[in-house]
Amino acid sequence: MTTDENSLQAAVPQDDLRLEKFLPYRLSVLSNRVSNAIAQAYGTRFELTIPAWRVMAILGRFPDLSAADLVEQTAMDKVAISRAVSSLFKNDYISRSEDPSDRRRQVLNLTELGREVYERIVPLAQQYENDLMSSLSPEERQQLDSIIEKLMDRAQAWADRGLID
Amino acid sequence: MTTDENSLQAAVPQDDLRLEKFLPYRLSVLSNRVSNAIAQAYGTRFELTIPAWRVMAILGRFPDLSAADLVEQTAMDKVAISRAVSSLFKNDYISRSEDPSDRRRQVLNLTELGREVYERIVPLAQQYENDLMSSLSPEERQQLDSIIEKLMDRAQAWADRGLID
DNA sequence: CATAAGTGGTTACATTTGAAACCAATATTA
DNA sequence: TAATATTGGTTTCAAATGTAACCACTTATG
Repeated sequence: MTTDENSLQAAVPQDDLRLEKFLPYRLSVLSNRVSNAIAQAYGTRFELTIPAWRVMAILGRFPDLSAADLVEQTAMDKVAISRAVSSLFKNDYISRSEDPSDRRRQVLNLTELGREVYERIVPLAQQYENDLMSSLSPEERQQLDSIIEKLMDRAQAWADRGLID
Repeated sequence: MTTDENSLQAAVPQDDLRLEKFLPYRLSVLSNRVSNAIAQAYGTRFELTIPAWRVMAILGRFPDLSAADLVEQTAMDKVAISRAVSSLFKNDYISRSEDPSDRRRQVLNLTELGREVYERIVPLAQQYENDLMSSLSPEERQQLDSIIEKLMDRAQAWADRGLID
C-alpha cells in the first residue's frame, strides 16, 4: 500500500498501527502458539500443566527448595506455585517434607516417579526447543538470545519504575 | 557451574534443562511482562482489555469488517472477538450495523468516540513499542523481525501438521 | 422448493487465573 | 515475654478464557 512497506526503523510515528507488526502483539501470538503446542504435549502424556512442568524442571536441578524459593526461580506467583505443587503432590511426582527449623516451610523434592517423568520430559522439551531453533542459523540463535535479554530488562524496568508516563 | 556456561549451539542434548535458557519459557515471561504492562495502561485509562484494543486497532485501519473478518486478522478466536465486540459496543466505541445482503453478518465500525479513543491509544501503544525497541540497535530490530517470522512459521507448522512425534 | 449442510455470531458451562484475605509459625521490638 | 510485624503457604471469590452447544440465516443438493 504505502511506499515504505518495509521501513524498519519507524522512528517517525505513523498514524495507523499495524497490529501484525506490533511487537507486543507478535510476541503474544508467538508465545501462545508455542505454549499451547507444548502444553498439549505435556498434558496428554503426563497430565502436567505448564506451571507444574516448570516446577518439576526446577526441582529436577535443585533439590530441597521451598515454594518461596520456586517463586524466586520461576517468575510465577505464590498462588500458581501453590497450586502446581499440590497437584504434583497429588500425582506423587513430588514430596513435601516439613522443615524442622521452620515449621511453616515445606521442603520439596521429586519422588522416584517424579524423577522418571522428569527424565522423560526433558528430552521432549528439548526436542521442541531444538525444532524451533532449527529454523534459525547459529548467528540468529545468538542474536535472539541477546535480544530477548535486552527486551526483558526493558520490560522489567516498566514494572519496577512504574509505567510510561 | 559447568565450563561451557555460554555454549549457544546446544546441539548436544544436556541432561538437565535450564528453564531460564529455555526458549518457550523465556518467550512466555517476556510476552507476559510486556502484555501486563500495556494492559494496565489501556485498562486504567480507557477501560479496554487487550482483545478489545486489538479489535479497535484493526477497525481503525479497516472499516466495515465483520466479526469473522476480525477473526482472520487477529489470530483471536470467535468467542474472544464476540466478547470484545459486545463490550466495545456497550462503551459506544464501535457501531454494529446489519449487512443487508446477509442478515447474520454485522458490519462493524468505530464510532466518533471510538475513533477519538483510537487516536489517543495509537501513540501510547507506539510509545511502548518504541521504548522496547530503543533497547535494540537498528540491526537488532531487523534481526528480531525476521527471527520472529521464522519462529512463528515453525510453531504454526506444529499446529497444522500435528505435534512432534 | 424442501431438506440438508454450512456460516456468522452468541450463550452456557467448566476451567484457569489473579487479587486479596487469611491462618499458622517465626522474627522483632518494647 | 507480651505485643507487633513479617513470612510461608493456602483458600476464597471474582474475572478471564476455552470448548462445545446453540440459534438464525444462507447456500447447496435432491
